[in-house]
Amino acid sequence: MGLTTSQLAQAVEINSETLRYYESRGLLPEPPRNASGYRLYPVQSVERLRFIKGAQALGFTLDEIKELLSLRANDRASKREVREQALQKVEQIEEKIDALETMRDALRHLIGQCSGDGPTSDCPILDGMTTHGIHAHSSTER
Amino acid sequence: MGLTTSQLAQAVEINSETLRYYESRGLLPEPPRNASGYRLYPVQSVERLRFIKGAQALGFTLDEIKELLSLRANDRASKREVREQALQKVEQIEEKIDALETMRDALRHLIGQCSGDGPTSDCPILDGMTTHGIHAHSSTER
DNA sequence: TATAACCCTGTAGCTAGGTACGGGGTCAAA
DNA sequence: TTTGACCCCGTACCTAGCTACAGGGTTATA
Repeated sequence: MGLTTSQLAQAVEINSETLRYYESRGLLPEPPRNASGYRLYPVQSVERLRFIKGAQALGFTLDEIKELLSLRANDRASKREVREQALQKVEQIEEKIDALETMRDALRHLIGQCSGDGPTSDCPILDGMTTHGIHAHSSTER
Repeated sequence: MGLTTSQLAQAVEINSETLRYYESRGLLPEPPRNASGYRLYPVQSVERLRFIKGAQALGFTLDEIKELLSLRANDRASKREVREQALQKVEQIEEKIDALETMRDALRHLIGQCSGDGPTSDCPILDGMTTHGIHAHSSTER
């Protein structure tokens, strides 16, 4: 009893090759096989894959998801550890947002200087590229 | 006369292999060679590479930068075309920002429900992963 | 029984933007 | 003349996360 590769793949709307890939990455445990060597996944795999997809949607990488899955499976693990991971992820996301906002603002600034017509020989946007360097953020260091 | 590969690479703080890579990608024109087949870049290459770096910092891909470079070189091209590209890039960036903010907010929401201590068996963050689906902005759906 | 629709494996390819390596040629100084 | 620092080329490798393919076995149905 259990789901075949294609059944599971369909159930969670994922490519069946991806299931094998997750198995090789250690995200999905090796499922039992039938007499012909076909994988037969337990129904819990559906939930596990939903977890993976959900965590991905929240920005976690597959390696991080592996971590989360093991925290979930480990009954000596604390909620605090999960919380830590989540907080760290929020920070990473905010760094990305900041970087993107800096880009956007710099672009907007250049666009604002563009008269909008005429040849590109004196285009403030193109000129801005070379002089740019993106000097906006200088406060954050590492 | 001209800069050797390593001189140019040093001048713009870029790996010299990257110069070859840009050449193969069509971002850098093939430079003249000396008798031994060594590349000798004209000084303008420095400015061109600064342009590339600047455009990258503003979020443009190498293919887009190639486009921008040809707009710059084409004296029949209009500032409007550049402006269009820039506006489109701003839009793309904002889409990314929105997606990241959605992630961040969802994560924060889950973190806010976490008591912070105890085993992970009833962790709202972990539980949130599976039920998530990342419901964009509205609260009730699916 | 034939044929489609599955299943298996290992490996290669994709995106994006590089970086590294191996094997070989060139050139200037000590 | 022998280092050592360059230069050349083609190709492989890297991150991340898949996706596809070739070549073979199995199962369900007509």
